[in-house]
Amino acid sequence: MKALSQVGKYGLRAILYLVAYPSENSYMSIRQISDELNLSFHFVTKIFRELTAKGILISYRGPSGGVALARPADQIMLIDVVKALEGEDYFDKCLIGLPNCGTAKPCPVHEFWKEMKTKIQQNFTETSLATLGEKIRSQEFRLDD
Amino acid sequence: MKALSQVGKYGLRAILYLVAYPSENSYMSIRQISDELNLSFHFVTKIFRELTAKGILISYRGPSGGVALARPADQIMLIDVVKALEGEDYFDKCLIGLPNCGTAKPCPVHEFWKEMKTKIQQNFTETSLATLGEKIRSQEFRLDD
DNA sequence: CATATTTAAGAGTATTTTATCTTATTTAAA
DNA sequence: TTTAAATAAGATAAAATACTCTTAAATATG
Ligand code: SF4
Ligand code: SF4
Repeated sequence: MKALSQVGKYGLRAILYLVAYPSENSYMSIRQISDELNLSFHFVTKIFRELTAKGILISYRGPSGGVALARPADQIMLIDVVKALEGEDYFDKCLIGLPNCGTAKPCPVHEFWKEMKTKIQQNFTETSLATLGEKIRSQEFRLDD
Repeated sequence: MKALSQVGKYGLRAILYLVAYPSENSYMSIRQISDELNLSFHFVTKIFRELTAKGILISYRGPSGGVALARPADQIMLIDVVKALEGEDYFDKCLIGLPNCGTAKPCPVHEFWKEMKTKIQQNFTETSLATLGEKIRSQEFRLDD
């Protein structure tokens, strides 16, 4: 079940690295992140530009520049990042993608699928980047191979 | 949350039409299905060839030929169709797609995501095409616009 | 047998996604 | 002020996906 595009996967991993290993009062370079996670520097840069444009990251150019969270990690929810990376309609799309889809006369899997989507949406809404970063720092979870 | 490719979506809708409106002891032409659901005839044909090769459908050429379920609808589970259309590893792939992924040292969303995947997999395993076809015939559910 | 109907097979095209590359701009520090 | 470090922007390339088209094979029926 491929729930995220490459942009979504890389973007999440990259921002989680940023969250997990924050440099006090300063910016972290994209180069460091992409090197650590073995991701394409240019691709991560492009993804991060989008997150910056959407107000999730801030960036600073020049030496000792880089990126940083625009808000404290406990105020950025997983759903914010996922929607920024995959589109605001991420939770609107549905299993068999009927035209004019809705609850009025739904497809035969609607009931179950809607329930799943709601659960996932709720979890993503409740989960902050701070929570995930903490998990990574605890050493019991990882972001790369 | 795009859980299925176009092949998966079209394939599911098409096979569900076949299930919902079965022609007694006979084949239904792909043309009828694609016309009714407003899908590309050629594309549906290609998708159905795969389902036939995988033993989910049987086909018959020539006048009054077409496709039919290879087994009774209550013996084909939703998971069979989804795996045939999206790949046997459908439920192995995971949220942020880590290399060498597993439960040993998982990513920070693993616990929740694994639970969701398991729920979905269970539901798909328990849901037969017969059940879904019945829903459609009840007129409360639809397959197209 | 001749013809029409239907799926099989696969080549071919278009579009989207993924990834790379080049150039410009900003900024710190030597 | 020069240089190096860093992101911004967007062009380009490669790969995957989505879709279309053509030809072949099978089969029923007149
Ligand atoms: S009816 Fe429900 S599950 Fe089906 S495609 Fe629409 S929103 Fe999705
Ligand atoms: S650790 Fe779990 S959730 Fe994360 S990528 Fe691997 S299988 Fe998926």
